[in-house]
Amino acid sequence: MPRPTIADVARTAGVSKSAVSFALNNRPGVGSETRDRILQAARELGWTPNSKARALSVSKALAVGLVVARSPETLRSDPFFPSFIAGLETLLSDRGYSLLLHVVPDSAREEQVYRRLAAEGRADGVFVTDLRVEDPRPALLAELGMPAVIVGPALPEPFWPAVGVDDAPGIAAAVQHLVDLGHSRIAHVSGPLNMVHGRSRADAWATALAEAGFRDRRCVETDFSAESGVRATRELLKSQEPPTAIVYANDLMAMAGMSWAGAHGIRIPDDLSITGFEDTEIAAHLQPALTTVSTDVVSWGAAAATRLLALVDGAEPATLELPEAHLVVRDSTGPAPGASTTKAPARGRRRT
Amino acid sequence: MPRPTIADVARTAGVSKSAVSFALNNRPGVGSETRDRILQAARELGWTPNSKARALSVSKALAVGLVVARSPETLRSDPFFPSFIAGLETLLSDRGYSLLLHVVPDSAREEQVYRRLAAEGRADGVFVTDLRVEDPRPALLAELGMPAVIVGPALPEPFWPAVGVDDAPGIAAAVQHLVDLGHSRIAHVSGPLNMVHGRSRADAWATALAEAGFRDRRCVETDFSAESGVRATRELLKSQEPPTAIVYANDLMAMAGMSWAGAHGIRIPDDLSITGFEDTEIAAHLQPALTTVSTDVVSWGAAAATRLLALVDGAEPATLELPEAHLVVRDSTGPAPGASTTKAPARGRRRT
DNA sequence: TTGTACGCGTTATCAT
DNA sequence: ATGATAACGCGTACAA
Repeated sequence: MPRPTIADVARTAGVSKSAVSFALNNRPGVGSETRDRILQAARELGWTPNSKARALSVSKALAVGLVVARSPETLRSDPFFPSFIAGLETLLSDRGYSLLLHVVPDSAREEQVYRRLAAEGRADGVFVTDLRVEDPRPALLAELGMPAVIVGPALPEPFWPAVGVDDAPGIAAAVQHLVDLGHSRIAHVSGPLNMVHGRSRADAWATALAEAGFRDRRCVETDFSAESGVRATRELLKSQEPPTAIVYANDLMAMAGMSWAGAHGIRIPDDLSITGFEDTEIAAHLQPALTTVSTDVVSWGAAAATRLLALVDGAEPATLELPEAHLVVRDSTGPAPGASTTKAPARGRRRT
Repeated sequence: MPRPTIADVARTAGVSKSAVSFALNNRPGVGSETRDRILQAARELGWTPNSKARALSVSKALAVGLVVARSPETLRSDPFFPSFIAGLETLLSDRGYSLLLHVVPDSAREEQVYRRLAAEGRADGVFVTDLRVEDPRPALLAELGMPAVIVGPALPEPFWPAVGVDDAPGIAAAVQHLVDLGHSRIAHVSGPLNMVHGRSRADAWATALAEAGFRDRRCVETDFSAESGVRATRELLKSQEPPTAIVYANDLMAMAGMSWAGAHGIRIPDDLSITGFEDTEIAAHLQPALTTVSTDVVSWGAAAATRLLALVDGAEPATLELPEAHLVVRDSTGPAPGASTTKAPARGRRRT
């Protein structure tokens, strides 16, 4: 038995197709008695809209796309996407939208996928993540006429609508926390500086140090991987006057760095303080538990979905309030070696 | 300028719509010269099939669904999905299929989503993950007439087509490795035993121990989270005659357990050997580096996609060969305390 | 409220 | 065999 169509509903209710359509979409043009009869018939027959027909008719795909250009290995260790997608979900499903997810290995394929989504009319809009500093995608999507929401820290030029938790306050709080603990040589292990979220964290670190009046600003750039985190840590700690604190751009590298340091007789936090970024599940269960920056990725996803759906509707994108990144102080940070300071750690931060 | 349709192509080529359709689908019924003319016209106009129209007309969604029922927190720390999805991707995109991803918080919503995908005709088939021991989903999907591929370890009753890397050989190798190192009290920290992949690993561990002739089989069940891993570790190590080795059902718990042990003066691997499961990126960079079981999740995804597309086509599902789970020996396993054995660690395993 | 054209690719029918 | 005509899938929108 094939799925009932509105024609079936119309027949059983004894009205026309169009009356059914109006009734089902709660639009004026049908009397309330007939409307009831129609809804009744629809319920009896178990009618559900056929999304294929609907999509063709309204010229919308009723789906939005998320294209992720990363190698499986890089993706594996990044806890961002699952949470982010969970955040998208409620908004999308309430609106009858689906998420098309494409995982591609490189940015050449990425472009192909965007072009295909546009050409085949499969998506009404897309999310853009992992924005690079001079990224061709905004222009490409503009050319394709595809509504897009950039997911990430706010861009310097708010030409394109970017939705993201602002990393800066979290990093600033981490640096301030370390300063309060008496540290003065606070290095940074950054992500790729050609990616907006790598750059944004590095900038926040540099700014915070500058404001604290420190000149020693050593930053080692990595690709966010555990291995590069280890390399950076080794490089920093083997230098002359090694830092007494390292601010890492993600938890993975912080963890890897912490392990390396531990294996080389460097005690944490006695000899070296460490902060991460992300607050992954394991962070609280490490030894010592990792002080890190936490962002609410789920509500971030919800905000991104809200914005994209507004764009798709052609509505005014409302300003979105996102919870800021905040510092979670645990045990991997402590007083600077030799510092007598026992000033209380940063004000009002939670300890989880 | 709206996208060109086959009507436009037909006009410029001076033929009928149907001729165009035949030509574009490489089907007989058009002369080779006309065919060339048509293809030429299509190319010039930059014609691309409109997936909405195509979907309606062939009564296929040209999309398959993946519904994941997990809390964002659980999902965050699981590296499985991103890699798995990357594995699906190539197969799907080559066939012009998209992946619809839905992340829902609980299994009630999960059922709703499946029903909606079916009722609205949004998906031609679905992947089912995290199968529970008495899972209602196979029956539900059968009722809905929705082709489905179960993703996970092979089921005892191969009634439903399950595609998955077999966990057992990996766990068996881990146990054997520990036995070779002289351990006799080898405990297991398992995942939920009502989930097929939790159960399957626990069974493999029990079987391997039984084959080795050991009676001491302590297993603590967890929910795969870091916190429950710590709890289980504490419980095991505080018992009388604590185990000298623990086989964890995932890396996250192994890591958490390792941290807890380290913080309580238990040296790894001198006092306690530990193995994980998954080979997450950080595993190799821990201190000591984690001995774990690695599975090729990407090719697993490819296999699942192959099977589902075959089902959607109504084709015979071919038997799929998947690489087995294998042990990666690192530094978190060593000779049992007091054991003189210096037998070489398991044969032919790679050391990464 | 109803009839009907429309969106767009596919396919069955029919004429050449 | 080749190719044109028309109907189909299903919900929406506009004229009547």
